[in-house]
Amino acid sequence: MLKYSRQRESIKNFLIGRYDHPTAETIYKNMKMEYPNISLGTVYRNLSLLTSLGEIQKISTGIGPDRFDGNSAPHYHFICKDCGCVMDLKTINLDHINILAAQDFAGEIEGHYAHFYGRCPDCQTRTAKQSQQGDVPVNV
Amino acid sequence: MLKYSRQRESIKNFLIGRYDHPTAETIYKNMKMEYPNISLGTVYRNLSLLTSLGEIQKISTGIGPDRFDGNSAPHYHFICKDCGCVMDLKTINLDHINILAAQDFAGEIEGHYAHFYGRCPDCQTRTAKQSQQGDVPVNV
DNA sequence: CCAATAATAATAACTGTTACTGTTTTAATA
DNA sequence: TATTAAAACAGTAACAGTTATTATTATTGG
Repeated sequence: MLKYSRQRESIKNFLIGRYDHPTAETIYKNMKMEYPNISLGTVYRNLSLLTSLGEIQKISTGIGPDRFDGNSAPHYHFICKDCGCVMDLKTINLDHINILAAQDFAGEIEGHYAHFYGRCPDCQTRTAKQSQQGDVPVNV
Repeated sequence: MLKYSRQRESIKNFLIGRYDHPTAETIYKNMKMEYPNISLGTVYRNLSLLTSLGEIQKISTGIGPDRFDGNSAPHYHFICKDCGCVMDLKTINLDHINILAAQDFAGEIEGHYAHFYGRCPDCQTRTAKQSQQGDVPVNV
């Protein structure tokens, strides 16, 4: 039986209001403002719970900590190789790749996980500027 | 400057001869047979090195430890939700999804990471048998 | 063969996450 | 409203997987 909790509601609302796919640590730090003695364990527990309820999404980038998305609608993510930021992509349907992948496979393919990588708009602009200046390394 | 090492060569050869995408721990245990005092750190270091050289592939399943594939040719993987096994899929080209994903995106999409999930042939067969027997839970 | 340096074994440290424990909050019922 | 069982909590310890450190050993160009 699921019981209401202020902390869980705040975590969910926080995520709904953000579009940068924060980590559990970031969420924890922000929750501390509202609940000064909230526990990191509480954040993790509620993130897992909300994910299994389908109210938020967990993004495993493969490098570093998992990230969380308050938008539960199906969509794909873009991860910048330079700055590590995670962005939402316009909703597209790629279900046909399940059929392609199933060729000559004896098991049952239910779905896929996918994300895209490259350079985000900001990092692309920055790199272009550096090139004009002669590829001088810059700390940004 | 890269120097030869027996351990690295053995790790690579071990991976080339396996098709089950073992974890670093499994590789370590197997290497111990040949090099009884090899260190787990050596295994991790060489796996990272071989991955960055493009001689092997690292697979991040999202749950549990990373897995490694001695086949460096581009191909996709299937992960069984039931038993956790990782299998190679027939080589297919999905580069067109990069174009689809790039719609209305201002950054630069270089590529994607994708894997498929569902039930492997063995687990599918096993589930089918259980159903015939009346869905009795079985420890296998 | 020798010197420079890359790789090693052993181990400590670190990151991200989960589990445990005693206390507090929620919510159903009296 | 008061009682009470269950769920959630804060605090903390433990854990898994991986990376870094250090002193020693192996490789390789001269």
